[in-house]
Amino acid sequence: MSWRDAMCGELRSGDAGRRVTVAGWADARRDHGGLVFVDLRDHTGKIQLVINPEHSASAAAVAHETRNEFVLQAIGDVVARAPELVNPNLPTGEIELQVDELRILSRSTPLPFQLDEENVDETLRLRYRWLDMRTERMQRNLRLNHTAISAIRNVMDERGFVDVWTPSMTRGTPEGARDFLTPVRLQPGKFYALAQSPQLFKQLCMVGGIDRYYQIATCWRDEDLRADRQFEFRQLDLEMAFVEREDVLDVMEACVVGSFEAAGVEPPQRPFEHLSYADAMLRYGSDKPDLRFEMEIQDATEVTRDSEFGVFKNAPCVRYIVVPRTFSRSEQGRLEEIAKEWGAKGLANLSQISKFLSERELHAFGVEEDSTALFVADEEPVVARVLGLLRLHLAQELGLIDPALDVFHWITDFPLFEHSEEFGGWTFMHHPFTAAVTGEEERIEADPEHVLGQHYDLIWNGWELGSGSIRIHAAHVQQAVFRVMGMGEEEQRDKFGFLLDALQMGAPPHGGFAMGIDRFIALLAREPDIRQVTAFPKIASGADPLTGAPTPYPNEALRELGIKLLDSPA
RNA sequence: GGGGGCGUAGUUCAGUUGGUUAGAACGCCGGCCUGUCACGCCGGAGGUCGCGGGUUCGAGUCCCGUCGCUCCCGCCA
Repeated sequence: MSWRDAMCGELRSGDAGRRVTVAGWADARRDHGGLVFVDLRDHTGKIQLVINPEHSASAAAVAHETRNEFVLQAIGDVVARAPELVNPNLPTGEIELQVDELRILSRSTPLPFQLDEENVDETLRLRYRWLDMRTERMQRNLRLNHTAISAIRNVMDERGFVDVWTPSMTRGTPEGARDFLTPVRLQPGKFYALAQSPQLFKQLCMVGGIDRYYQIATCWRDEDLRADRQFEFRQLDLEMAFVEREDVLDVMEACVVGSFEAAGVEPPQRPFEHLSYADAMLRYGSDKPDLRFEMEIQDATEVTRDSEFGVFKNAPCVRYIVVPRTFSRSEQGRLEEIAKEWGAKGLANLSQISKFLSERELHAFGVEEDSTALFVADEEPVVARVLGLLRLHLAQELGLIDPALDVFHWITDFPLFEHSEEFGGWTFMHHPFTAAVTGEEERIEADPEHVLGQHYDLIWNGWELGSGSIRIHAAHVQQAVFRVMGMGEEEQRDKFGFLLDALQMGAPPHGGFAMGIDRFIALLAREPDIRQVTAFPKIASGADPLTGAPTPYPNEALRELGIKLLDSPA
């Protein structure tokens, strides 16, 4: 005997007359004393069970005993409802199940929260995730995960990509994000790092002739958790040999469009637009700008160079945004406060400083009646960052973003290096394996500040979905990059000897991409964070409310690993 | 490391300028009910107002500390 031979939500009027066995959860019970109705739910939907004591006294007895979320099995006939009894709000509303036999397969205590309540505290939902998963929202999201990843695997298959498994336990990445460490019992005092990405392994696959590699790879990074960040996450990781940038972008766009189509969502237009890093920083103050609205940043540095207004005159960079409304004095004060929290020295409102400005300046800014120009004057990076954040903040606050829009674009032409405030020298912008723009290799060491890399980021509505690059495939070029970063010959050999060896043994030109799958699916599901599309996520403190992990370990276990805690936890 | 928000029945929330016995809805328990569909009606149980301290005649409410959750900045090759 099988537990069921029909799914609750799939029965229709055409099934009338069928005798079926269904099983699922009691979603609601309406007990009329004699007649009892039970909505039975499985992941396909709900069907109304009718239990009539005149039809089956035993089923009625069981029905009276039934409570919410009991697991039930019902056997009976699908019958058409009389016209006046049809429920137009239910796909199965034209029929119901006349129950002969009703069995309780499993009971349930009252639930810690109601499944139809939409604003349940998230930690509570995660503590009882198995209940939360029964909701339509979580069912939809987890199934969308599967749908999107299947679509991506189809694109990969069609294009000849090979799924190669790479190790999770690997050598630590110098710099970059913080590593999760795994002590090794057989080698006390030494650690594996959990992979931050399969980056080097996939490049080695190219040297190994795999030609088209991909993987839905789990990656680990020990940084603070956010709406779009968990300790562990998955990326669509791919690498291709003998390709140019456009080949990689084409594959990625196909994955995006394929996922949209599989999910039944109108896909974005291809090809996606390109925006240079320099333009993005200048016009939007961000390397992942949200392009669903305008409000571009304007540069005033030239105009204000000889300003009478000291703040402008003395600043290396002056820029502003024009907001399509006016602000009260207190609103203006609040905005300035926010700007200061982000690192600005102040936030100038044109209408308040206009008396200090020349005709020429006022003319150049030419702001319309019901608008406000907000200025930041400071070092260029501060100005860009603060105005970029302010632009986003105001757009959200003033409702300037059309939630129906989906804007995808590429950011390109990143500098290869950026100045590191931490180390005082040069550090890579993307990762140290990114190739310079063709013909610029000579300048890597000669002029590191101005070398552009063949690096590209994919942005969706202001979320960085992922990034990729054409890689360095010559050892001597790779070594030049390492030298710019201040890495001597010995350190290079120690940390990246295997890579340098590989690059000297017939490494083909290659490039690839890594896209955060969880971010992608969260956006595709219209969810505000990746926890909503992750089966068992962790909370912001880094804990798992379901299992209670992480937990302390007894000293004996630690001793075996060669580990001694500094302070014994109280 | 820094800044903002939140914490009151099982859940979601309300709680006035500090003032009697802290409320509502849903859920839960009991009773009635043969066409409901988030069934309805009647009754009931359920609270250390996160925790600790302080101010006060009196604190859910004000102050300090602490814990938890959350968003953001830093950080995230």
